[in-house]
Amino acid sequence: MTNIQLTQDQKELIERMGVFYEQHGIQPMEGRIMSLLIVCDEPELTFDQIRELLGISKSTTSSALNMLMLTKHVIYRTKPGDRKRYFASNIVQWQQSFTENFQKFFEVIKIMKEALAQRTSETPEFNRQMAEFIEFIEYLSVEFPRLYQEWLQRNNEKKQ
Amino acid sequence: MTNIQLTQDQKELIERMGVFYEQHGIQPMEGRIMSLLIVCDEPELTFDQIRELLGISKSTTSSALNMLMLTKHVIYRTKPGDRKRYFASNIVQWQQSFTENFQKFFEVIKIMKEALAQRTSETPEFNRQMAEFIEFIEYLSVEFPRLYQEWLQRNNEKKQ
DNA sequence: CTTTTGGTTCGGTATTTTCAGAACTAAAAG
DNA sequence: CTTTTAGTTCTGAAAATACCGAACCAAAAG
Repeated sequence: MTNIQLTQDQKELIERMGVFYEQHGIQPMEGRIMSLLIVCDEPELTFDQIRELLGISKSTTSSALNMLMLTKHVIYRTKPGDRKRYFASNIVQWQQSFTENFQKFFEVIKIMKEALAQRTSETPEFNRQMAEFIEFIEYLSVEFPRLYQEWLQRNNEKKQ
Repeated sequence: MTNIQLTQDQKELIERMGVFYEQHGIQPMEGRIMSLLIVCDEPELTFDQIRELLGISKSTTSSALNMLMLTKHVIYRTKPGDRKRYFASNIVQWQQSFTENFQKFFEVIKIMKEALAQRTSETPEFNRQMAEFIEFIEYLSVEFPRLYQEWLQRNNEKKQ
């Protein structure tokens, strides 16, 4: 039995954030767990605290947490002499996983190139536009990581 | 009855691209239609050609095409003295819709700021990391459109 | 060895999503 | 006015998904 309680405001915010995540392709319960870990005053929660605060079953908690760890949205740490895991939102590493996601997205060019290669040469305008799009994505896949590096540097300077 | 035929290779490519789209949150059939419009030698297809080439019903074709037009993934034009609509992939505008999607994503900061504002001040490290993440997204939402503008300009210069 | 803790795995149900088919419609053609 | 064309809308079935509860398991505590 956890002694943590959520205020009405927190509960509402969790639902609203959950909807946002859902609209971006994340499962409802996974979205709620992520939101909980950001909204809740405690920066870390155990399996059972999550389960009780959201009022869900162990199986749902288990599979959602495992998926969230697979997708790097959630991390956990352990404490000496304590068998429980303490789960936390991975905002710390979000910048990185954010850029990793971009990289993954840029894979679209592979299939696009394949499609372009097998196209008839009788539609030059269409093919030119496809080539241009491929170039754009390639441009981004170079420029975007640079943007990230610049931000890192700028942020480091600020700290000193 | 359409006289267009797809090769085995084209069919396979359509399925593979379809899966890719599906993994990025697009409905299976919508993904297949988009792929078809890119893979097929004809840069434009009619309602009925799409329906026949994919072997799907009119209702499915109708709702999928309407959704794809709503999301700006597909456009159509008409021809004088012809009641049919000729559908095409909107790769021309993809660069733009791509960047528009980014803008929409950046809305995450609104909810994040709200969540940060209501947090306890007793977790300074956690709050600092959240603030840093928000700053990062704000940085991107400024820098990314600039990147896009630069590409547009570079591309225009190349054409002249 | 037995019990408790901190989960995982399995099987089933309820909900949601995806699609087909039939009935419908508005505009053009005959 | 009737028929054809080019779709749209509605209903329902099938498939996929999300979730629960119960059984299970491995490590630690008693």
